[in-house]
Amino acid sequence: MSRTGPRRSESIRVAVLNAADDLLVEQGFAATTIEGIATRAGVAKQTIYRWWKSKVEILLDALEDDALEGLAWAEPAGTPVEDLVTHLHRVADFFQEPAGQVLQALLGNAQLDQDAAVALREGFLRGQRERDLVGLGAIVERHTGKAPDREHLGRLADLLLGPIYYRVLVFGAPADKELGEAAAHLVLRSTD
Amino acid sequence: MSRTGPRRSESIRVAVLNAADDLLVEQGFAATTIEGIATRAGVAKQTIYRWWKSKVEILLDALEDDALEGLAWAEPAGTPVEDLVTHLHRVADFFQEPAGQVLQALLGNAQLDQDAAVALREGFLRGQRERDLVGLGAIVERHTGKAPDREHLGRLADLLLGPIYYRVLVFGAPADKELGEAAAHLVLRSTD
Amino acid sequence: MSRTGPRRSESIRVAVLNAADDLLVEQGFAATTIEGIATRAGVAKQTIYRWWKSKVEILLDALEDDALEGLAWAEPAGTPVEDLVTHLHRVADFFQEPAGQVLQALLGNAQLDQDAAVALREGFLRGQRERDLVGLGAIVERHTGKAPDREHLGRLADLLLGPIYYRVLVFGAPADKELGEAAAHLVLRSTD
Amino acid sequence: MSRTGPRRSESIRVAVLNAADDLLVEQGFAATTIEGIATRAGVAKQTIYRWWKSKVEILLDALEDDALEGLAWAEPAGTPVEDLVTHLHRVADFFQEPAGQVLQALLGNAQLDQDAAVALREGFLRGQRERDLVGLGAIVERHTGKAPDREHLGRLADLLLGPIYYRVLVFGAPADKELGEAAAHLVLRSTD
DNA sequence: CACTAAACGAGACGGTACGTCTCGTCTTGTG
DNA sequence: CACAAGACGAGACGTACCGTCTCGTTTAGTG
Repeated sequence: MSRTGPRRSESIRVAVLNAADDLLVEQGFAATTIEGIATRAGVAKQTIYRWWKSKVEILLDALEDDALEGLAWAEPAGTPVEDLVTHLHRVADFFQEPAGQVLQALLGNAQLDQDAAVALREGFLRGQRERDLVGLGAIVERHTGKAPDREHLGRLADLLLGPIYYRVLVFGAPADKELGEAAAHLVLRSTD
Repeated sequence: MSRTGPRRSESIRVAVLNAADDLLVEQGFAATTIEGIATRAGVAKQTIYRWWKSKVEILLDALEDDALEGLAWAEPAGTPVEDLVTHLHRVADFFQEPAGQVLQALLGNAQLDQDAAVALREGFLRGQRERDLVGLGAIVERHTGKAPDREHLGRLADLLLGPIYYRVLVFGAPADKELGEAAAHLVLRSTD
Repeated sequence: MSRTGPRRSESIRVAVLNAADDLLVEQGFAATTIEGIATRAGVAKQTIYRWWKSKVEILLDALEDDALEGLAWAEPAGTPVEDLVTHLHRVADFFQEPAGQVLQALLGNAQLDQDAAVALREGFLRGQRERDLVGLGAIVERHTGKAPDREHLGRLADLLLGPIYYRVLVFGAPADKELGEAAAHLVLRSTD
Repeated sequence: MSRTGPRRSESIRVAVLNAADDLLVEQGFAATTIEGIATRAGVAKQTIYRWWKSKVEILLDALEDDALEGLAWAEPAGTPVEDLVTHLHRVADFFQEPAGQVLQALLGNAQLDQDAAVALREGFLRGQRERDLVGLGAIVERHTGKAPDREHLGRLADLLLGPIYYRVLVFGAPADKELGEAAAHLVLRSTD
């Protein structure tokens, strides 16, 4: 016997996520207020608070819909080095897209708010880290013939992705192609 | 003939910077309000607005007083690789200190606010980048016997520092010792 | 079909008017700040600004609730002269009451602020003038047997009320009984 | 042996009084701030505070220079009734002049501030009341042949001047000629 | 096909901080 | 030592959002 009455409106959910996304890209994170999202989505504030705890949760929700593919590791399509370079370029490009800006904003906010940091890590980063280790592990295994242990793999991931995030988060500029290539070659050579 | 009247009070400047620093470490960036800083420093709000445009400027001012030495490159004390590893460890440790937390917060805020991003880059990051290139250039030169060109040097800096910042900013955890060592060896080996 | 959502809280309205009244009597007009009223009424500042434009409007609102009866003309109870004297005494006494102090303060403020002057006249004085002319007209008619024209009536009102207001506003002292009596006799005799 | 060093500058005193006067007429009492007066007079704020306790004192100072003659009782020039009417017209006109506006503002402010009220009464009104009683006393004596006692005289003054002040302070409009004439005739007739 | 009961819009409300304004005091160097 | 210049502590201003709350109204189901 299920309960009576209306169910959560999917159209509202979508309208809110889109409004949040749009506001973030157009006005920035600080100007993306719950009130603004509500107005833009044509929705009452209370309706938002009923389903999300904070704007961070909204943006996380929006991120999940978009970021998974933007940061996904592709199927092998060339040599391991080529595939790795391709992936790093893809990551660098991702931050130019709306979803990448959302992630960038959430990462920024995570530096300022412990709760938001936890939510981001639990809600996105941990899963992404897992996917990165799997994707990178496959490439390394194709390159060297055996899978490195998890700790080693994590370090490799840091060495590869760190410089790209560094350029974006610290200098606000996308990583250039050469940086990805240099990182890929250095790191794969180190596994020989 | 200089102008008459009272001059800017240095003791107020120091009190404000300390209050801001303390509040940031104790309560976090969001809870570090101008009003709170003023109360804590025993100063009128207007006095703060007279000299600083925003709390970001205050924290930048505080950073300048503290971060320069925390991220400075030391004089040669061992082999180039040893010195590089030492420096990377130092950078990793820096983010555990108050000044490092200030930098972390400002980097986070810079993702959310274009103006703050510009202020941070002009006020701190550009100078720090310069110091990093000089310091790293010296080490590379000692290692290889000749100085790499500026573009190459920049890439090396990204590859070395990126992973450390990545761990701090993305995972909120300090880089472990091995990461710095791996980065140092990889990068210096690449210059052979 | 009326609009949805919560309605204006009457209890808040009353709390604000009382707080304003109390503060004015206890601390004076200048010390009666919106902030103080809000605190005293246990209400958010924004709530006050939602419903009133300024403290003058609040006091006008408070005045409306109280001053109407304090300055009302009573039903005939004796000879016209007796009734007129009674009314003038009543007006003189009115300025000793809280509502009278509110009116006094608003009159004072009206000298200093054109907008406040207009608000006071539109919001209270015009109506009171009308009531005064009607009340006085009835007494004169009882006394002489015919109603004077409006212009004449206005002059009589000025001659009767002027001295009382003069004593209050210029000398800060209530008019004594004799002044009212003298005014009443002089003016009524002039209509013979 | 008088003390050494510069004395109070008379030119500053005049500049301040003029600036205050001008500001009051142009901008109103509220906008007439000490800071504004200082700027306009080309004088330092501290210099004003050295010699006056508040803007009320400044305006009182300014009033003394101007109001004495504006409200003075003239020498006999016609019948007592004519002279009284002339004086009442003069009082009504006075409030259209700058000095009259200063007095009006000070009267307004006196309703809002006890200290200011005391200062105004001590600094101006008491003396003016005295002059009014003397002037009116002379007229009454000319009219009836004997001087009324002080209490009676005071009541007559209230009956004569009250209506004029009432129109100005309550309705913000000058008393018309008829009002003065009516008051003069009524009051003088009452002394027969 | 009423009858529920939750979802929803609208928006009032107590708070907190914002950045601005002006006050009256205090400090510093000049004439 | 009077003065200009102006820094300073204090505190109210009016605004923006926050997150909570109370209202009708609308929208499914369930009986």
